[in-house]
Amino acid sequence: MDPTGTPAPGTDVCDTPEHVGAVGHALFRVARAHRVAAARLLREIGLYPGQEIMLGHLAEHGDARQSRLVAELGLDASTVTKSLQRLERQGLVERRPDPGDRRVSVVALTAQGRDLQDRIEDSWRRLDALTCEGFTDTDRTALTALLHRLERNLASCEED
Amino acid sequence: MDPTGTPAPGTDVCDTPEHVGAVGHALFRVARAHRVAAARLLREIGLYPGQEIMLGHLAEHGDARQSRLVAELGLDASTVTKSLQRLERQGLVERRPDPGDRRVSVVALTAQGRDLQDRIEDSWRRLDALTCEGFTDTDRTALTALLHRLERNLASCEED
DNA sequence: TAGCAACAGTTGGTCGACCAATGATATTAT
DNA sequence: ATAATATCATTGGTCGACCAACTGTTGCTA
Repeated sequence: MDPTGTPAPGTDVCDTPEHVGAVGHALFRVARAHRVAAARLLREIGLYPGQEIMLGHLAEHGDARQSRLVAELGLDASTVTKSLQRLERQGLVERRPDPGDRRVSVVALTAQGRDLQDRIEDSWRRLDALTCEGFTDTDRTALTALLHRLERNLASCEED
Repeated sequence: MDPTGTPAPGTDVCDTPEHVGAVGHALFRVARAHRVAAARLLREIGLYPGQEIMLGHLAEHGDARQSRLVAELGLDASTVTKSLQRLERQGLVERRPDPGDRRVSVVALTAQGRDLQDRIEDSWRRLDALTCEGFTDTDRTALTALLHRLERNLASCEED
């Protein structure tokens, strides 16, 4: 109902009785659908959703110790460890001990991992195109801005 | 990565070269942060994120066979089965065989599950408030509309 | 009626994600 | 130097979510 617009400024979003947390619920559903769609695309290139983020980050920012990946991707350390173990098993990534600090291991893309990058970016492009079908540039800009604000709100409450 | 912001409304989102799938990536990050925040709130009432959706749905729509939950929540059947097993073990939900059709089992909230509903709704409200901090009603409306459009796009491509 | 397709749930496996606890190594304070 | 603390990564556990394969039922149809 009234999907595209004319939100009728008088209409209070919060009075839709169907859900108390309307935004949260919408976000939840969209995120799930998005993950499913991503999974289907990534499957074609033999990846699971989440792995492409790791590979993309490495391709873009170069080799990194795991703790950096943890910080920059905002993931739990154990998540990164296990994800990398799988990527390593698939031959897409390599972990070498840092000679300077024997605690750290440095992660690097293998040639095979690097080769995947084009297809990953293509998947991202297709997914975004599909997600934002019918969106004008203005819509996209608005959406991205709103999402960024949400992210900041959620991030700021994370440091309690 | 320009962590704090200055989203500078004029800035064209799509030309930031850092990410090919800007929308998808933003969505991914927001969704993850949102899930983390939800987890923290739900933890206070002894739930894991996702369970509250199930309980809320039952509270709102009444008893249901599992296949209905699958359809209406858009989840996989096995996800629902396992989630319900846990909720049942926690005494929040009850599953009784349908006398009319021996394949189906009907899911119902227990008294204990019903009692949780208020706190669940409170969590949702708090989470939404926290997520949308600083948002005007117009912002919320715009966001919800955009999310609904995304959902429709993603849903439509799901039936291939 | 016999047989087969469709439907309802379950189990087993994998992945992403988290938390908690642990073993190694570095850093720093004392 | 030694002890206390912090950091880096790993393991083990749980949950949500998926897919694939499987058991029972029900329904349809030949």
